[in-house]
Parts: sequence; structure tokens; C-alpha cells
Amino acid sequence: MGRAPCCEKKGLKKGPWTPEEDDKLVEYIDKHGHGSWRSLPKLAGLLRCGKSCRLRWTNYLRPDIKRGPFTPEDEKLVIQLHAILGNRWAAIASQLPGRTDNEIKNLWNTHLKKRLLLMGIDPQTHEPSPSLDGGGLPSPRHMAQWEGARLEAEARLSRESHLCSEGGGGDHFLRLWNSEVGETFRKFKIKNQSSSPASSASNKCCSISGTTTEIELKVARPLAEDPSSKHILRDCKRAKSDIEDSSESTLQLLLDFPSNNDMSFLGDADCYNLYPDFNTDSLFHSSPQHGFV
DNA sequence: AAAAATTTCAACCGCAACAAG
DNA sequence: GCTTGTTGCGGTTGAAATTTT
Repeated sequence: MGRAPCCEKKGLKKGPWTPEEDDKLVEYIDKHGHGSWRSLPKLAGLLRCGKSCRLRWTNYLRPDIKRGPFTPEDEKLVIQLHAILGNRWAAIASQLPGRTDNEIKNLWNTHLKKRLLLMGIDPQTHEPSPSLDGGGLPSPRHMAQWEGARLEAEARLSRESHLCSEGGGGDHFLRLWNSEVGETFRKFKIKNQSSSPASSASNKCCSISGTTTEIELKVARPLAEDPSSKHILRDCKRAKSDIEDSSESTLQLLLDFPSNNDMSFLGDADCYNLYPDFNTDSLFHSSPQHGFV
């Protein structure tokens, strides 16, 4: 038996919302909250399906929506998060207050993806794209530079984790490590080390060693690529936890480590440089429409 | 100035997860 | 445990806007 559609399709309006419809929706939600999206349109006097109302509200009308161009910092963060989470737009959006998954998806598809491609970086893997570099194989120069950057990052991480373990940072990291997300990463690392030849390259994102426990954290683009792990982070996120280590906060910890939004531990002192072979300044010079040329 | 091409982004669609009965 | 309804997510589309020819 097929599932009934979310709403009767007949007679319902589609396409762009009018200001009047927006007003009705906002007014209703202000007064009553959205309640059941399915019944909302009827109650609010709208000839729309609930799904359409929800989308309009979450992507456009919500009062906490931050409109306007993305800052270069936002764009950097989106790229960092995409490297970790893959196309999990909602998860990425949750790290950018006021931004919607739709908006970030559009930003990615219309700007960031193209810019990465122009730089010869595969937007899916965040690695130099063989197809754009030497016709089939990564150039030895790129390979060497990437490997160099990776080793430097690991060395840096090793140093920093020693420092962390001496100061308060050890707790910070261990807390992360002992969390659901840390467990996810550990499982994933084991799985990929034994099974996937691609994993050694794809695990570049982050590798951390500690003194108390010899640990390695491999974050997590592979999560996005492995179908069996597709829902791990989502599950973590949804897991109800009344302790402080919700996966939300854990992801934030991950992003904050070792300091707030500072990805220098990935291998470059210039705050952020996932792509050692490229001038990332050009990457974040946005189009005229975004106002950062 | 006009037509064609390209880009942008709001909105739709289908699927999967979750919740309730 | 199964069925059914609801919600949220990611991929895709297409109209409008913008740029190029």
C-alpha cells in the first residue's frame, strides 16, 4: 500500500510565495506556533501543503534567519565542515547560526564547488583532482606537497597534544575522544585501515596523538563516503543525551580544537589552509554578488 | 538594444528516519 | 513487531536575474 501524500495535491498552490501568504504564515506561527505542519495550512488559511509551509518558514521567514552575503570566514567554515561531514547540509548549517541548509547547499553548488574545481581540488574529496592535474594522475609535485603538509600537520598535532595533556587541553580532547563522535571516528578508522586503500589518503583531515593514551583521531570525510556510515553522525546528533556530551557540542568541540575555529592544526600557520599548494586567498575572494572581490 | 547564455536561489520532490497507535 | 502518519534531509528543477555576445 502506497503512503498517502503529505497533503492533497489538488487545488493547492505551488511556486513562489506572495507577501500575503508570508504574512499569513508568520502571523499564524507567531500566535500559535507551527504545531503540526500538516494541519497548519488549513488553520492559517493557506492553500499550500504543510511541507511547503515548513520549508518557507525554515528557509525564509524564521526570525533568526541571517540574510545577506556569506563572509569569507563563513565560507571557510563551510569548506572545513564539508571536508568533515560531506553533503550533510543540515549538520553544516547547524554550525552557522542563522544560515539554512538550503542556503549552504546553494552556496556550495554555485560558488565553493566551482572555486575548488578551478583550483584543481576535487570538491567531493577535498584533495587535488587527478582529472584536472596532469590528465589522469596527481602530479608528483602535488603529491609531495600534500604529503609534506600532512606530515607537518601530524607533527604539529603531536606537539600540541603534548601541550594539551600538560595543561587543561587534555581534558578537552579526551572529552571529545571519549564521546560518541570519538567512538565513531575510532570505529571508522579501524574499518578503513583494514578495508579501504583510499582511506589512508582520505583520513588526512586530522590525526592527533596524546601522551596519556596513544590515540589517533581520524576525521571523518570517510563517513560521508561510506554508505554504511552514512547515518552515524546523524544518529549521534539525534541521540537523546541528557549529559553534556551531546553530539552537537561534541562536533563543536571538534571544530574548536585546539582553539576556536582555528584549523591551523591541519598544517598551516595561516589559520586555515587545507590546500597547501594553492593561494587560498583567491578562493575566498567572492563574486561581486557576494561583495568580497 | 536585443538575444542568447549563464548563474542564482527559492521551491519542489522523493526518500528515509522517527514517532505514535 | 507492524503499520501508518509526520518530519527532516538532500538532490534537483526551473523561473528570474544577470552577464555576455
